Amino acid sequence: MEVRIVKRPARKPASGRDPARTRAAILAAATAEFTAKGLKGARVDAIARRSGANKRMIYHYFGDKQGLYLAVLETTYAAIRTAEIGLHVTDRDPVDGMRVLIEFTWSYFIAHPEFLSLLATENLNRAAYLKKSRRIRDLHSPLVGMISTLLERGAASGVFRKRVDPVQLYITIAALGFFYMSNRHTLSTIFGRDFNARDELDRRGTHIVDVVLAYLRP
Amino acid sequence: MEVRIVKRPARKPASGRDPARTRAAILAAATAEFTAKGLKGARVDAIARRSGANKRMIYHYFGDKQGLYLAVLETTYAAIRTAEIGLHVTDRDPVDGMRVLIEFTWSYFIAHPEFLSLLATENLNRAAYLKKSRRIRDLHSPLVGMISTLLERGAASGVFRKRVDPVQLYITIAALGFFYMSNRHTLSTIFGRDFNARDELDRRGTHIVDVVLAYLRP
Amino acid sequence: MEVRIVKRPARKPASGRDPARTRAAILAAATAEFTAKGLKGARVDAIARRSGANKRMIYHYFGDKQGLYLAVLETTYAAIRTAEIGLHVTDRDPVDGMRVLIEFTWSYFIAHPEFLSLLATENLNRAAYLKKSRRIRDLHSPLVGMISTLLERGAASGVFRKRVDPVQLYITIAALGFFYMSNRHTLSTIFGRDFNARDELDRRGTHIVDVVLAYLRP
Amino acid sequence: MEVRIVKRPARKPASGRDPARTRAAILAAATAEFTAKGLKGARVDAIARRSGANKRMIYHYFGDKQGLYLAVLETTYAAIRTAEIGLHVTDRDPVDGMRVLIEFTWSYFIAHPEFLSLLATENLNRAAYLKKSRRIRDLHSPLVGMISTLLERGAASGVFRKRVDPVQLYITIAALGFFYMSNRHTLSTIFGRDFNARDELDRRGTHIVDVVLAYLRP
DNA sequence: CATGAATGAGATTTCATTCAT
DNA sequence: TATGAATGAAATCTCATTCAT
Repeated sequence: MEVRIVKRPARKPASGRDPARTRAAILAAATAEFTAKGLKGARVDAIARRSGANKRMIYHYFGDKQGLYLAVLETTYAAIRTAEIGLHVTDRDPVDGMRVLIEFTWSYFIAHPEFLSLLATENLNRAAYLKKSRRIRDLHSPLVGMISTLLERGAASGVFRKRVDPVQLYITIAALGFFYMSNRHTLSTIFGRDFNARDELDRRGTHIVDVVLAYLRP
Repeated sequence: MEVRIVKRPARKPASGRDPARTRAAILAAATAEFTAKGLKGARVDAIARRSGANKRMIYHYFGDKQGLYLAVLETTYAAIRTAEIGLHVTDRDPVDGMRVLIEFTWSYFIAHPEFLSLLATENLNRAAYLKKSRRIRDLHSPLVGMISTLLERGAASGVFRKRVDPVQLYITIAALGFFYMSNRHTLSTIFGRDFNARDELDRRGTHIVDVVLAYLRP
Repeated sequence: MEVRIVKRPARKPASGRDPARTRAAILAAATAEFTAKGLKGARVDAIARRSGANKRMIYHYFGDKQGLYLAVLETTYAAIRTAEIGLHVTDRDPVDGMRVLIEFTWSYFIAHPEFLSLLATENLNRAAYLKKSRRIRDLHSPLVGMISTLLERGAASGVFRKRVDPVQLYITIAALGFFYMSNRHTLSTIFGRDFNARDELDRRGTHIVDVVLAYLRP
Repeated sequence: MEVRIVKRPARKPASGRDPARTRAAILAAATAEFTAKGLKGARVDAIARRSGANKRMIYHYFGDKQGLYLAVLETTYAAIRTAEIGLHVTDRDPVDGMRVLIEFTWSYFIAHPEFLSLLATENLNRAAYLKKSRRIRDLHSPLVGMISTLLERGAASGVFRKRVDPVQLYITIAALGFFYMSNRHTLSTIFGRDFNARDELDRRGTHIVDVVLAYLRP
């Protein structure tokens, strides 16, 4: 036995002893890491380093690597669905509301590469993790609801074609932007053109709106 | 010159002394494994087992895991581009030719999940491997050429709108099918509907043709 | 400030939670292994076993096998240069100081076969690893400085010949002992005589002093 | 069964069906490979490639990798000993004969890095292979004989000191050149000077002669 | 005598997770 | 709540040697 004088640090370290902050830092670091490397490619060590948190904390808050991944996935999905609701597209006339939704979707994909990347990763995994999530299903009825409303009003007023499946249409709206952005690296390589350049992105946005509205025209 | 009697085995054993066959078996097994598990998730051991070849042969023929992956990627790209050329769409009238191309693309994505999966994997990797490939760029000019021809003829005869960018259009044709198929697992989960079912696939095919032709109408 | 009771273990176990000791144990084991087997011949597994550490720790502390090798090399070089400084040869008269340096060098080579072996290994490798080291160059100016001082003083007082290159002389001092020790196995074999025997070593020591001082005589 | 026409090559391939040539090509390639990479680092595949011979031939002529290494070692040793005999130093007066031997030794080391490298490798191995060689011992008595003769005559005529051990002296002559050349990579690195440069090599040659003759002076 | 595809054993390296403090 | 050293299992890759032709 021995008596020793121990100096305790005057100030808390950045991520120390603040549960909420530690958890958020881990989640942010994990999102970046899973986005960049995929599920298998991501390193728990790297997430710990990036977040400034101790590795043990990851296991404390999220159980294991897969639990952390699922938390990232749910958080990321929730973000876009929440933003969509904030558009209040049903306050607008059908054509205008639809245009706002299309443009929002496109610009969201540009601004949030992590959403694209995580979805690609999850689909490579046959949605195994997403299927375990309770919260996910409920997140999507508002989206379907708002598209249905726009389509019905547009059909009634004669500006949209009739009998359009809202889910099918949403998939088309998403597809036109998602594929372009998620595959921009291979597309740029095979076609020898920089699809990430600002003016190419703008052209694509215009094209997407044109395609969807051309289809909806009765 | 010399006449010699050669005994030909009734059936070559899978792991026999037949380099071409060994190489092809490894490539096939690797395609399946990378498709199912991604680049990081794929196991060299599993590929060796599936192919019936000795693990050492993988390194002999392809250098390392990444070299094998690149070979798989090139082979997979070459397959779809070769099949497209075989369509001879420019032998048809513009609308018909375009419809054949759209339907082919869609059915190819259904029949070749490995193409979708490998592209998703490669994009998660920012096309790092594809960029190293010499063969890839050349593979794509015929595709752009055939779409350009159809668009020009259609515009000249008044059945298509003018000044459509052929690459932009191809991305749209691919996007409408690619996103649906590659993301069918998450889409089925979030919308609670089986997008892999036969009738859903047929409906999507019809929808894609409708969307593209509606857009092209002048 | 805080007073705390800390239990200190009577003796730390070899593989305990003591980073400094683990690192040192790995370094010691690696020195022995690289000395005995060379860079390629050394086994990471063997180093782990000899050190009592987990193999994973080697990668934790030293990056990879080559990083470990470089650490061994730097440590080994630092040891002899530090010991040389401790001789304080410039506190002596020139002839005496020179004799002390020669005898020290010879006895160091006898006592430290790892130094000889690692240098031979590194030279087979064309000093590829040493060139990457930052610390190495600085380690050697004191040595050159002390030899220069002795030579200048000796030349001034007429006991040494003039214009002797201190680096050339050091190489000669080292060569006479290094070659004998490092090549003692082949020399013993080809000349049929045990050059590792105590009296042979003593004779060589005397010879080396004779040779160097004979050369320095004006 | 199947009848097939097989074309037999009109000309022999470079290394085909010529046993002596094949064997020599393998030996030359092996010398280069063992020199550059050491025993463990050398690759049997690389030797086969460099020699243009089939890998199986290596096993046919030399048994295994170690047998090949021993053959290289013996051949290399025989070359220098044969060249020394060709000097006929005992036809000269003692000082001149000694100078010729010293200068030959130094220039041989410069011209034959494979000798230095193989000896270093073999000593790292504690001469394990050399000890197995029958031919080696006999190769060295002429060398000792010629030095003894020079020393005796020089002592008798008063130009050399008495009672010099010829083997001890040979080790010194070899050491002064061998260490410089074999360690030139690390020496250049630690002293920041290119010891491989032509003028440095010349200076060293002069120095070696000076040192040895200064020692021999009575 | 000659070929080069194939093999099995073993090497280095990676990684999620746990443990002692 | 927090730390980061330590671990075991498994991954990728290497290599001398043999085998079928």
